[in-house]
Amino acid sequence: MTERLSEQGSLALFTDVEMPLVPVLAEIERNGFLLDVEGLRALSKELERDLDQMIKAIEGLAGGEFNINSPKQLATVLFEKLGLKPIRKTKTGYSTDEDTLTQLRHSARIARADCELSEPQQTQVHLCGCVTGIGESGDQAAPYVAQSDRRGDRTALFYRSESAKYSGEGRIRITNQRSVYRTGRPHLALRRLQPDRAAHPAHLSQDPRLLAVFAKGEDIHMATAMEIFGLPSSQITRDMRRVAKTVVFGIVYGISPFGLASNIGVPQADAKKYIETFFEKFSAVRALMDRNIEEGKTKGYTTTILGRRRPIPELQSGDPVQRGFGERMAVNSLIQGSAADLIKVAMIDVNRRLCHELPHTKMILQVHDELIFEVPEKELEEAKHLVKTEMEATGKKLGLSVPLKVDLGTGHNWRVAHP
DNA sequence: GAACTCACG
DNA sequence: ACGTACGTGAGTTCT
Repeated sequence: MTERLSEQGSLALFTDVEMPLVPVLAEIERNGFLLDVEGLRALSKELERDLDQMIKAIEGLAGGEFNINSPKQLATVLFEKLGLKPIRKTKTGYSTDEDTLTQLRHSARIARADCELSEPQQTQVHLCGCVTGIGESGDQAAPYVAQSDRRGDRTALFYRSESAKYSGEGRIRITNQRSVYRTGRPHLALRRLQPDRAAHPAHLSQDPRLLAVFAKGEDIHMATAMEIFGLPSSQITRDMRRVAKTVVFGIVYGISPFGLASNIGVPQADAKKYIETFFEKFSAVRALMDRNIEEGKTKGYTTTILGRRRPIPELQSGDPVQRGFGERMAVNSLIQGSAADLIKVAMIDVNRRLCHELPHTKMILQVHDELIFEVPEKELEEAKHLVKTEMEATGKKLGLSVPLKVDLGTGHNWRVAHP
């Protein structure tokens, strides 16, 4: 199918990996996974109680009942009834998102209370299942299943599979921090590709500094922090590492000094400096981005590492704003789409070997850059070895200039297993 | 169904 | 002067 489309000069929206991926996805759906229903129910109750209390407190400060889930009503309370100063507007009124509330919290108790409310409310037990097929719109990654919430101490995790939805037999498995070790339960193992998917940008850009970092197996965010701040590793704080991480991600999304500043909470001038320094130190990354954008403008689409195309008509727009969007989309598609290519190849290869060698080990989830398996306790060591070997081989197979590394976590629930 | 807000990567 | 980080799915409210 791919070939015919290509021959027609049409768009190769799919690469050769998508078709062989389909049976793997089908198997994941069939496998389903277990869910600690009782644990989640208990957690849900507890959160509901806390939520109730917080709402009461907020309504006390507001001087009356209102629906805090309604941005419109919240805006009325904050900006009209209480006379707070709006931070920014949305299409239809004043924004009441988390960022706004955070800014308001310094001047108003109600905003403070409302900020605190965000946490438990969003960790309510809502079982978000989001198994989709392969990107129906043809653009890049197409997540298969993913949604969890790792904020706060009481993080609950929500995973659901399509098959479980239909089987109605509780073949869903979960994981929250309350589920205790239970013998006889399948072991859960996670594998995570190169931290933060920065390996293929290094490969694609051939940036000497980035390549060196990966060749030595160093911590990518530590390395960029050292370059950005011009300090030795001994002087890099956790916070600096975090900032560096945001800078790197922001850059591949086409962030502006304005955006970076508001994201990490530093003056715009500092943000500008971080971005500039990054491009000075890793100039090949800039060149890669420029190349990608130029190519996109000429061809009307961008291409991932395996040749998956995404049309971006905005690149040819006369409107500078539209063009800017197009440019960010182009760069982002290259990076995210290539990461998706890698994980798909890994899924196919790992699954093939599991079928033959360890049929009791089941792939149960893919979460962008990680794969999750249920493994019988007695074959855990074998499974770990197989998955690690096979995933790391993916990089070599695709000719990446940097060795791919995977992190591992194991445990009887997601929280414990997650690195 | 649009708009907003949130979660994850 | 302008807007200002990509892309995915989901829940809730309101039109």
